[in-house]
Amino acid sequence: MKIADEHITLFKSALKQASLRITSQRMAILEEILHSDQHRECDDIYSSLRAKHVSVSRATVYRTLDLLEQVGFVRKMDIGDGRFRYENKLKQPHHDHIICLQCGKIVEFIDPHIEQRQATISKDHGFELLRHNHQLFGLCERCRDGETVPSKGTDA
Amino acid sequence: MKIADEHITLFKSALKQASLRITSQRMAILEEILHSDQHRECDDIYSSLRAKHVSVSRATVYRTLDLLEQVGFVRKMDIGDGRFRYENKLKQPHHDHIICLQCGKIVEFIDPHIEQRQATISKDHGFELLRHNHQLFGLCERCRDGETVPSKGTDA
DNA sequence: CTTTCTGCAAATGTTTTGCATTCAA
DNA sequence: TTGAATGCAAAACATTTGCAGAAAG
Repeated sequence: MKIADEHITLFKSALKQASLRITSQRMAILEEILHSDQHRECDDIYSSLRAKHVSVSRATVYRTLDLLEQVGFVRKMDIGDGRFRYENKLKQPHHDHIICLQCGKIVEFIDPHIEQRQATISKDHGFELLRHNHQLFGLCERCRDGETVPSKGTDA
Repeated sequence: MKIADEHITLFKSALKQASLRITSQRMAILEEILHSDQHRECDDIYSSLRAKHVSVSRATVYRTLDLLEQVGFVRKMDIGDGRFRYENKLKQPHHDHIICLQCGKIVEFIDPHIEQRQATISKDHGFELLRHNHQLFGLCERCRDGETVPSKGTDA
């Protein structure tokens, strides 16, 4: 059994447990997220599904992504350009992001030192740390070498 | 001569150098930023000025804040709740933020270890680091102790 | 005087929402 | 059958923009 199938089963259980209905739209949106390693935006998912002739609306994509976030299947991230990105949270441990300001490429990183410092800093300031947002913005190797053209990928 | 006055003079010079005009609105918005240590949002600045009977529009506040950011007097920050915050950049060195999810309180921090790690991580991934965004979200001491009531301060 | 700036109102762009219709259970 | 989910179009909301009139230099 593939890992994605397990996640589909898990999601169905979660829906049942919450007395929510298993609809074709919800399952299609889930699969779209599961079968992509990207950081997807709503409109992107919406277009993908429409291209596959899945009958769905933007409203439903938003509602389902929120639902997926609530059950912990998806991480909703704000890279500061006015559009939320959603990524599969199940298959990856916690990480932060490096974002190319020119081509929009997103690379993931995790640094135990930083995680540790965050905990210490919060405590020192009397805060109970619940979550964090850490993004590095810059130019990736290809963009620095002029191999790319400025894109609308992100202008965060 | 007060430090704020120096900044006012500096801003006037910057305007002249760029062939931009010294208007009452621009000066009022600058002073509003200079005389506050807070992280202000546009509407907040707009309301403050109107309360002081300064004739200004939201459009001008936005335009001037962008201008102040361009000349390096102000830092524009996105804490993820859909409204930009602006803070006086002249009087403070670089720092990041800890934000209380309940009362919206914002505390500043700077950590050399983290700054160092960010540089290393970027380099390791072939990125030229240009800027970063680092925010810790949690509950401040007072909110943890139940001394406050949930506010609309920020729901980032 | 000339050119920039301002204020207004309209536009923008993403996300949310009300409501009638459709559909899962 | 019936309450929940969907799709549509309208609303929301912060921010931006076009343009005519105001004002700086």
